[in-house]
Amino acid sequence: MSASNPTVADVAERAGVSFATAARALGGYGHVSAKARAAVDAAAAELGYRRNDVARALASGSTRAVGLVVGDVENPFFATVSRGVADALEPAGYTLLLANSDEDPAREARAIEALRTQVDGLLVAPAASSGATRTRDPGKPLVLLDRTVQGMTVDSVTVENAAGATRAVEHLIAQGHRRVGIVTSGAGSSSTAQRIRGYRAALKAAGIEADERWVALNPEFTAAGAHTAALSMLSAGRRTRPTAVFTTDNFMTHGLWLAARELRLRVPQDLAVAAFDDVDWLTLVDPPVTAVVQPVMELGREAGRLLLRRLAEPDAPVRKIRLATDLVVRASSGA
Amino acid sequence: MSASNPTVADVAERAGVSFATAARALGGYGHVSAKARAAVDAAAAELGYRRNDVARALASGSTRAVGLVVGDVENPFFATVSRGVADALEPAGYTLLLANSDEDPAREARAIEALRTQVDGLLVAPAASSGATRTRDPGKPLVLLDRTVQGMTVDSVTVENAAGATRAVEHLIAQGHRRVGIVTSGAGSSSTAQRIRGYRAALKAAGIEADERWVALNPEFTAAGAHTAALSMLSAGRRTRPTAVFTTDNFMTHGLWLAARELRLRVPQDLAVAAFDDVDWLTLVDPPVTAVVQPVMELGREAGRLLLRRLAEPDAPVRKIRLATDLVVRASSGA
DNA sequence: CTGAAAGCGCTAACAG
DNA sequence: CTGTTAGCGCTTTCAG
Repeated sequence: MSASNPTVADVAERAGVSFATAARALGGYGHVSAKARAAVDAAAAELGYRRNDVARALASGSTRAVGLVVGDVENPFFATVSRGVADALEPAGYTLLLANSDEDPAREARAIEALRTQVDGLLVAPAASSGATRTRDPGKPLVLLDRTVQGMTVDSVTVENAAGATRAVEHLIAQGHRRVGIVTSGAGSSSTAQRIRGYRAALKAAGIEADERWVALNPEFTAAGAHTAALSMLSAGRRTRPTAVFTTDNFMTHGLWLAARELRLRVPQDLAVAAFDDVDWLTLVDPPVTAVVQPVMELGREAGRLLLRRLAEPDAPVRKIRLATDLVVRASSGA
Repeated sequence: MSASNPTVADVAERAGVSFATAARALGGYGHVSAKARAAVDAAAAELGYRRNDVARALASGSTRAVGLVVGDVENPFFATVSRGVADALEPAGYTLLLANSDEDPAREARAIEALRTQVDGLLVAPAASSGATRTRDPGKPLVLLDRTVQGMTVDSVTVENAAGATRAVEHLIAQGHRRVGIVTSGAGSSSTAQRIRGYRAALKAAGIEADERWVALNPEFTAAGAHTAALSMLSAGRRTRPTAVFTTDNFMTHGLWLAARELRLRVPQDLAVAAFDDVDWLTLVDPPVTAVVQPVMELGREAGRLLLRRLAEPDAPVRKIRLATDLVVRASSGA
C-alpha cells in the first residue's frame, strides 16, 4: 500500500499520451494505435494500474453486475440455482450479488432495495405470489425465477410444478393407494401452490375425495416444521392415516423421512413416498426415494440467459419459460 | 419508467433548499434543521427518490459491500458459511457479493480481481495454500476463511482440523481397528492437508505404520471422484483392505458411502466409518454416520465479524481465530 | 446550521 | 486515430 491506486491520468502521464488515449486503451473502447496501446499497457503494468469499476459504473451507467435474491442459499435447490446463474453470467463478464430473503416478503423488499442501484438487473425467487407485500418492480430489468407473482408481467423461468406433482401422485395411486397424503409448506410461493394443486388434481382424476387429515401443512420451509406436521398426520389410526405421501420440496421430504423413521413405518410397505425435488441424499437412504426431478441447474442458467437478453434488448417481448420435470421411480414408492 | 430517477438536485429544488442541505438530509450526515429535514423528506417521498449507491461509493470511497469467494456454493459447507457471513454483515448494512472459485487458484484470482474495486473488503476460502498461484493480496482488507495460505499474515478463521481428524481416527482405532484408511481430496487446501496430517498423527500415536494402500486420493472435491477412488481402495483383498475409513469432507463421505454400498460392505461390521464435516444426510442414512462436526455457521459469522472489525480499525493487530470441532459418535463407527 | 464548489475515476460526446 | 471537456450523483471541505 504505497500511494493510493494509480488512475488513468497517472498511466497517461507515464505513457506520454493524452488522458483520453490512455482511457481508451485501458477501457478497451474506441480506436487506439498499436504504438499508443503498447505504451499505455507498459505504463499500466509498471504502475500496477487496476481499473476502478465503481467509477466506470457511475460514468457508464452500467455496473456489469446482477443481483440474485433467493429464499435461502442453504436450500440445496437454491445453491444449485445460484451456480447455474453464475455459470450463465460469468462468461458475459457479470458479477453476482447474492441476498437471502429468508422467504420473507419484507426482507425480500429490503434486499431488492439494497441491490437495485448496484446492479444492471435482478433475478428473484419471489417469497410471495400475491398480497400487499408482493415483489415490487425494482425499476430495472427483472427476471422471476422458480416462482411467479400474480399480476407481474415480466420474464420468468419456472418448472412444470402442477404437472410434475400430478404425475407423482398418479404414480402413487397406480400402486394401489387411495389415501394419499401430502407434506407441504405454506402456499405462499407460487410453485408450492401449484404442486398442491397438482396433488389435488390427481386425486380428483382418480375419483378420490381429498381429506384434510391427509395434509400435513407446516408454515415454514424447514425440515423441523415438516417433521412435526408429518408426525401428527401419520399418528392417526392405521385405518385413516395415509398409506402413501407426496412431499412438495426437499425440506418436506427430510421432515417426513424423520417422522416415518420415528414411527417405525417401513417404506414402502407401511408408507409409500414420492418427493418433489431430487437431492443427493434421496439415493443414499434406504430405500432410495422416488422423486420428481427438476432441471435445477438449467433453471438458473436459463434465468441468467434471459436476463442477459433482456439487458441487451430492453424492449423485447416478455418471455415466460417453463421447464419440464421428470419422474424418477425408485424403491420408496413400491413400484 | 417515466423520467429517469430523481437525484439529490431534484429533491433539493422541490424542497426549496440548497443542494447541500438536501444531500445532508438524504445522506444522513452533517447537521440539518428539523424543518429542512421534513421538507426534504417530503419532497423525496413525492418524487420517489432512491439513493444511487454507486455514486455514493465513488464519492465516499466506500461501497458498503464485501465480497466472498468460496470454492463452490453447492457444497453445503460453503452454503452454510455464506449464510453465516451474510448474517454478520447484513445488520451492519453491508451487501454480499458472491463468487465461486471452483477450487481453482486461477479462477480465484480472477474472482478477486473482479470484486476488488466493488467491495470494501474480501473474505476468501483460498483454493491453494501455497505455490505460485496462491491467493494474492487484493489491496483491501482480507479475511481468510476455513483455510490459510503459507506466508500470508492476515486475519483468518479456521477450525481445528488436525485435532478433529486425529480424534475421529483415534476413535476408530479404539474400536479395535488397525487398518484405518482415508478417503481424501488433494491436499491443495490447507484444511484438507491438516486433516490428512491429523489422520497420520493418530496412526503414528497408536504405533500403526501408515500404508499407502489405505489412502484413496482423488484430485477433486467431488463425490464422483471419491466414489471411484474409494472403490479401488476397498476392492483390495479382505486381508489387506481397511476395516475402517475416515473421510476428509462431505463429498468424500458421499463417495465412500456409494462405494461401500456397491461392494455390499456392511457398516460398521465390514467397514467402520467416521467422517469430517457433518451434513444433514448423515443422520438420514442407515446406519447414521459418526462425524467431526464443525461450527460452520459460526465460522461464517466470525469471519464476517472479523472483517467488520478490520474495516473499522485497519491497523488492529492480525487475528487468527481457530474454532473447536466436536466428535459426534453414531452407529457407523461401531461404538 | 446552510450554501457553494471541488472532486471521486471513469465514459462519452465532440472537435481536430 | 487523438485530444479536450463535460458530466455520472454523491460526499466533503470550506466559507458564511
